[in-house]
Amino acid sequence: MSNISDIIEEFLINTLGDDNYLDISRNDLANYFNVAPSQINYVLSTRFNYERGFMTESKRGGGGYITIMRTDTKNSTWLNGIIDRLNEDIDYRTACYIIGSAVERKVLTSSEAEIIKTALSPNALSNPFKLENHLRAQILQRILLKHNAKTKKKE
Amino acid sequence: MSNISDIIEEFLINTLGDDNYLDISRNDLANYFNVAPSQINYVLSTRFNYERGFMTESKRGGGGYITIMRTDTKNSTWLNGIIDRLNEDIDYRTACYIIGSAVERKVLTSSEAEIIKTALSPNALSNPFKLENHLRAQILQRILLKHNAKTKKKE
DNA sequence: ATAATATAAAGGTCAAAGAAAGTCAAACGC
DNA sequence: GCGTTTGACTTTCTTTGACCTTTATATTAT
Repeated sequence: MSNISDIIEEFLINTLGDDNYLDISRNDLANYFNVAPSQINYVLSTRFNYERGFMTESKRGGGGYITIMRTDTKNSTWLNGIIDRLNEDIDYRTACYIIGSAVERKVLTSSEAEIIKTALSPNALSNPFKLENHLRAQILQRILLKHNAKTKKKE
Repeated sequence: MSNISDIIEEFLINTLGDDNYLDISRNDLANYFNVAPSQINYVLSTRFNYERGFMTESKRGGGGYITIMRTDTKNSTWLNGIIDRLNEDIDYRTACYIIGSAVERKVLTSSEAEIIKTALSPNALSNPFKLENHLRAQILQRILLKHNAKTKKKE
């Protein structure tokens, strides 16, 4: 018969129902199905990945959880194409072009687009060999600086 | 979900209401929620800190108390402080707190905030030793995926 | 009455323990 | 051999507890 990963997948799909989100506890789920907790990660990464129209987020520590989200883009073949394409690297100019198209198609507002372009700019992503936290600070700093400049102009 | 720190945070925010300050007794609060008194300090330092737009003061000894205050700075002052602070590295949790405060202060819309959180998430920034273009693709992919998921959810 | 001292009543600090989830490679099974 | 399952180890966030400092008040000595 089918393996336990398939059963867990089915269970999660059923629990999701028509919703776009689902919060679960990895440990509870593993317990319920009597499997190693890391098996849940296996199910998530093989079944609830972007190819299948899902993504996940999580938080560790006391009160931790995993969120499964639907990202299915059946109604937008354009977006699907873009997302697939992003399995390969792209340069900044191409990214900007994509973001511009997304604005034209009303997938993003122009202010959202600006933020994303900032996050992806060569400046924001320079020094890729630094630690994750440093990179993050750098990106957020640039986003806030630019956003601040923009708001200040308006005021 | 539902760790006690979040619950205490919510309680304090509610008790604050529209006021700019709140006096509490650490012991009473700890007692009320049945936690160690030092847990109150944990909540204060992680949730009612500068990044989130709060300050605290306290007095020991008989009749001691803790005062929680909203920092009475203009948004631009606050933002500048944050930007300065970002000369040092930050972790994802702190970044989320900052972004959350920016939304409260109407510096960012919640959809912009979501995009930024996505760009800064551990998933988006994993593998910091990859090339710049790869990292960028990874970030944009996640932003688009999540933005799409969000648009699809009904409110 | 005043100064000195003790006691109690707060809050502070920090590190260890606990409670999740993540990673990765080895073992397993068809 | 490939997808699955497990388990040891790691990382992140929370919770607790033992010990410390500060302040107010009560007691005692001069």
